[in-house]
Amino acid sequence: MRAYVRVLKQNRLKITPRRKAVIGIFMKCGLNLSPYDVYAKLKKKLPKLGLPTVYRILAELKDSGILVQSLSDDRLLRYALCTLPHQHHHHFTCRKCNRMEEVDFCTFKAVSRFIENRLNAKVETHQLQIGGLCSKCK
Amino acid sequence: MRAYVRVLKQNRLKITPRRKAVIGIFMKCGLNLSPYDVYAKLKKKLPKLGLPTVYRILAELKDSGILVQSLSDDRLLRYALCTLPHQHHHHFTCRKCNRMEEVDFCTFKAVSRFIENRLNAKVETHQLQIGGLCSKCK
DNA sequence: TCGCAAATAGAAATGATTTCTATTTATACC
DNA sequence: GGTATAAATAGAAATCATTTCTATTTGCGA
Repeated sequence: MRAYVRVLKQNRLKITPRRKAVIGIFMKCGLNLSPYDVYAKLKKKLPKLGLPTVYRILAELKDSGILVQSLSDDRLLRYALCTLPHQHHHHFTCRKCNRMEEVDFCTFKAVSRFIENRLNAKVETHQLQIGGLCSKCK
Repeated sequence: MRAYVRVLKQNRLKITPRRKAVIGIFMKCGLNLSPYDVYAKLKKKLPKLGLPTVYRILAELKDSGILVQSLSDDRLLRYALCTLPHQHHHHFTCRKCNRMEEVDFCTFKAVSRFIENRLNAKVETHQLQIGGLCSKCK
């Protein structure tokens, strides 16, 4: 949490109970969560919390690099803690428990070369979504 | 178009002017399109066309394997023609003109082995989104 | 050609996300 | 520690993509 507070300060964001609570939920869960998931988990402790506040905080934390946004089949907003913020990596998501784990191994260079040759295109970005069952759910 | 009509019949879908028009738009464009994109392109020729009809037809064509659904950063529904329906492949999307091209080359096996060893997880699915500039937009 | 199930239009509902405004709060400065 | 101020928040309301519903129309098998 100490490190995240530092990042908030670097980004000129005030250290509010809401922001710390949102980060805390992600630290505790290790899952990728929708805004409503976060809202529901915090509602007991913070009964006056509003859903728009959750949306805004999640966007700020993403802009600060604390969270990453993940694309999912349901096309809802989803976020997860990012512990490798400055390193290229991908994410594995468990389809059962929604746990998200980082994968710092990538073979995309060969694909990129293939595309640039075959299609005569310029490859700039790639995102890989990996799904399956985590060690606990297997 | 002949081939697509056959697929519609195989799936017990009637050959209606709307369905043929939707397929025609994708054949002409080679882009990935949102339901509203399709609606806007057809509205001149078919002034009585309704947006819910477009949504339904797109879902049917996807279920028949004629279209693929693609995840995009804006989290809107997007579809594109799929010309390799029974073969594992990925898609390259141009960020400028939105053209979508198929890439039948994949190096995911190594990543999958890495994850199964490192995380002790079972990998079931993967989706790769590749962005950049196509040959025309470069 | 005819009858019927499938397809469609148009209106309305749904539900995630964003915007707006008045109030509260963290913090820089004394 | 107190205070001023800009940032943060709650709650209501708006927005907008998508889906549902119902009455009408249409493709196509018999």
